[in-house]
Amino acid sequence: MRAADREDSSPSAGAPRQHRPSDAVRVGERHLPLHVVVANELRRAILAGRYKPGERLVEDRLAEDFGVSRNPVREAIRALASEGLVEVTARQGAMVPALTPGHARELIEVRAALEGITARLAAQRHDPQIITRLKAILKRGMAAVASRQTAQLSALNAEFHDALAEAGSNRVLADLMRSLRDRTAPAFAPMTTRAADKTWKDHAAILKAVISGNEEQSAKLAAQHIHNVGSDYLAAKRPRVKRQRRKQ
Amino acid sequence: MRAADREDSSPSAGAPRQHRPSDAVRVGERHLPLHVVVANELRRAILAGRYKPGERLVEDRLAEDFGVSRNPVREAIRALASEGLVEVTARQGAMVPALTPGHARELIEVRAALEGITARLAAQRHDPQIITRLKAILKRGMAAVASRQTAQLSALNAEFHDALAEAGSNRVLADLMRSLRDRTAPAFAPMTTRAADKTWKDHAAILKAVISGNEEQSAKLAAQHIHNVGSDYLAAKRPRVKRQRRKQ
DNA sequence: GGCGGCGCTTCGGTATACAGTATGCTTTTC
DNA sequence: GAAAAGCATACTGTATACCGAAGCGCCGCC
Repeated sequence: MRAADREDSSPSAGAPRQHRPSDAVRVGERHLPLHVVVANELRRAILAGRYKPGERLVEDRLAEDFGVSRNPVREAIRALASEGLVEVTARQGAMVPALTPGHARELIEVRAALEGITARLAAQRHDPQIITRLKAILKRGMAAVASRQTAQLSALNAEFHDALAEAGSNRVLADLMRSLRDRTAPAFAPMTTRAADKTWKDHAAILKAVISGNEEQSAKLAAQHIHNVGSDYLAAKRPRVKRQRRKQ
Repeated sequence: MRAADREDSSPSAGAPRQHRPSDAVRVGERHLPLHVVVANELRRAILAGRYKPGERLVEDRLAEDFGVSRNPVREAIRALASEGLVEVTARQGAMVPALTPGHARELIEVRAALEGITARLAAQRHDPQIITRLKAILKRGMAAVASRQTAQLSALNAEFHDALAEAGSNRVLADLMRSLRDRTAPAFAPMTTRAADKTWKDHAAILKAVISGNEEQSAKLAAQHIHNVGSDYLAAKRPRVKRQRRKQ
């Protein structure tokens, strides 16, 4: 999916024209095709866990739920499939894929590398405006950790990484990163307070390196951050044979 | 698009079943959905340059050309759009995007990083079977360069990078790489004999590093290779102000 | 009680229709 | 004669209806 299709894309992007009342609502640009709306809604639902892994996404049912015809639903499903958020099998339909350890490992490997170059680019470009924003997000994240508001942390984490991607000012990279972040969301979302604390300390270190313009350090810390969180997730998933009898 | 949707994916991937005559045609597994076929055909056409940048992809016309209805065409277009091979604007339809220097720079930046970790992984995993294949491809590439058969070089280049991706044994990474390779194809395809020579010398060096298991060196060489070819492309595109009056 | 058949569900695809929107051409107006 | 308005046309977005094929599960039969 193109980045411009996301609902949260800036509405004030266009160049200002002359002789145009400033309060004119540029409605023509706003309304998105239904398949995009459906895709966004579905994505949100899947990321929020409202569709569990393994759950089937039946076109007819979704069409009815959303109050649209099957066509936009199909296109939405295809779009999410190409993002890796749903898995469609020919003539069997779509379902939410489970994140297997092997797949998670692959995703994390790639994401770590990309997060690394993102941080490197951010350090290189060194945009003061975005750095200010990053600082603000960091502050809010730290506060959320301190006050144990784990509910917000997922969103704040996404915000931080998004801003970092923007700082890298590489559209291709930012798009890829967002897709990878979505797909690894289960691995990065549910965490202990300890883990959340670690995450935001990592973020702070990354930002510090970016601010100081240390490209090498930024890249290393960002990549390491992803590897760390990923390893924790994988470790938590792995059966601990010493402590617990294996079942099944 | 999922890797499994490509026509060239191994047809013998599924586990063999018992009690099945060996000559039975498993038509159920074989026939791909039309939208996938159309997408593959379209991709091939675009990469082969049969659709020029800026050319519009009108659904009705394509549907007629392929002898299918509009639905599969739309789905194919959407799939290619999410690969970045076509660009669709709401209510305006799809067209083949031109590769702008800025965009090329972004793609190359990302691709270099990913090619780097691919090579690193290949060096790490060190699969002798794939290394044998890489050697064979390298040999054919060198021969093609020596005998000035530039026509084959594009395909051989794709083959080399594909095999390298397979050696990395990371499906997510391989999929991303293929998509990026497709999108940067214009930058990597038309080259002088000199450039082709350089490319395959790079390949040889990368393979040597991979064989020796030197991860750091492999990653560095692979990333550098992409940057080199990319820079050449960008330099060729940039107007040479000293030699030539700027137009427009 | 296992197995084969049968029907239901769902997907993939076709055809058709129509409203909304973009675009290019033409005409009008000053 | 150029800008504005009007108009025709081309396409997209969406809905609807329908068909065939493939999977899935139940049920009854041996």
